[in-house]
Amino acid sequence: MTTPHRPAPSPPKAMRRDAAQNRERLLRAAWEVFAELGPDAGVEEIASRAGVGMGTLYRRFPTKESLLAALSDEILDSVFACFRRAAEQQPPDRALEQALWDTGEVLAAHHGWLTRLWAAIPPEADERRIELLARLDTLLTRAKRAGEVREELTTTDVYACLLALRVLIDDTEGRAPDVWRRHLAIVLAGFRPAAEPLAHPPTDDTLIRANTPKHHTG
Amino acid sequence: MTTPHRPAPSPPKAMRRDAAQNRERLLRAAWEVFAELGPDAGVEEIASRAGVGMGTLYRRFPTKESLLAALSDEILDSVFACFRRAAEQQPPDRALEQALWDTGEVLAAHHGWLTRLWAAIPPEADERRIELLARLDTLLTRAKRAGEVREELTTTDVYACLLALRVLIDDTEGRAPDVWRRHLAIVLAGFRPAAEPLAHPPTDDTLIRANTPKHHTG
DNA sequence: TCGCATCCGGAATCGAATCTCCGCTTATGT
DNA sequence: ACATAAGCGGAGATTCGATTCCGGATGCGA
Repeated sequence: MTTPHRPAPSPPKAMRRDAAQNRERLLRAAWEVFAELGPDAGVEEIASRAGVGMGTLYRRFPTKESLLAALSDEILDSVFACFRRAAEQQPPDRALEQALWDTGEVLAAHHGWLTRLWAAIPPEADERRIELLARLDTLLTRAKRAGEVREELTTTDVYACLLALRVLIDDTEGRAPDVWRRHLAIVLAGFRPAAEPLAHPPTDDTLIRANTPKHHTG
Repeated sequence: MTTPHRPAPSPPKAMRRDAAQNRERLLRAAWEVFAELGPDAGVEEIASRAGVGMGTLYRRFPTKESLLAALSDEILDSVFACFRRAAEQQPPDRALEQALWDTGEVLAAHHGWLTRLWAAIPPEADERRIELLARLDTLLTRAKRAGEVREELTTTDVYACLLALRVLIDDTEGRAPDVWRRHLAIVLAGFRPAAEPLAHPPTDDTLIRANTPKHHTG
């Protein structure tokens, strides 16, 4: 309960200088290695690239997962920074849009293993997810108040947009760097108030079931 | 080159009856097990659930991956069926939309391991990807001709929409089954012709770089 | 029914990746 | 400079799941 959730850079009792340095080196190496070899790269490569032994790696990060978690934490910091900056520096009617574009750019720097990185956010980090949603909510509310987006939009809709961006960036940035940008542009167009309400899914699903592969427990 | 790409249900020389039956059982069990335990379920579970030994499994599907590939192949069949049906049974102005909704429903039947399933589509199946794009293109062209969607839309935009649906369905269906439906509704709204052109991403990226985690090879 | 090519079961093998252990080294405070 | 707690390296134990192997069973054509 009272356990600090993430190994902060300066926890209760200071680390020895070399230990702190090695921690830094490991994180740097991890970014590098994962970016280069993908999320399935072995920890050994990271240790050697950081110039330290396995023992050191495992003393700083008790599991590979916790290493990933430390990285995803830094990403979250960046994303939060985007939101904060957009909220502070943009007029209320532009802030949401700007925040989404910026977030896209931040994520784009890590395409190829974003999904894995995201998955490493530990469940204990719920507070951060909640904070994320809260910030999205603020931005959304302001945009609504400014009449820039439809009233029916929910925070979840915006969050879903982020999830969509995540994959598109992960899968296509590099090969086709404008795919996610176009998708975001389209979604933003869909966000805007318009004469026509959002479409409903067709409810005629008898046809649909007929289409599901036969080997499947309904 | 001339190698048949996927192990068809009725290949050149017929299998012994029991062999064919076991193949079927294995596929059925695989659907079940993956749906239940997720894509990391061991092959042993599949064999035992199918009531056959490991030897049998590996004679029919030389690798775990090829088993996954057979499943993803069936999904692709379902998706194609959606497209065909939409093209045949809907007026040209509605076909694209209907195809996307139906595809969503088909994918929704496999939430939780869709991404993994998708990843198993072997690179040799390029033809099928191409066919997929071709069909999307046809639907899109018709929709444009009917004035239902913006002229600027590309086939890639629609494909991106499918990729987005895939994650949303995979991640949220079950917990929040309307997330992907709302996203699709929003995207479809964004597809429609409108007075305002699609937004451009802001080009001021100096701010953005300042926001990237420091450990990172620019 | 007989012969045999094909197929079956499942224990043993292989391989890869994580994580542990322990004797040696080094930063730090006095 | 010394004592000591903290940190280090890296070989190898451990684990876990995919794949192979082969003696025995079985469908099928003659």
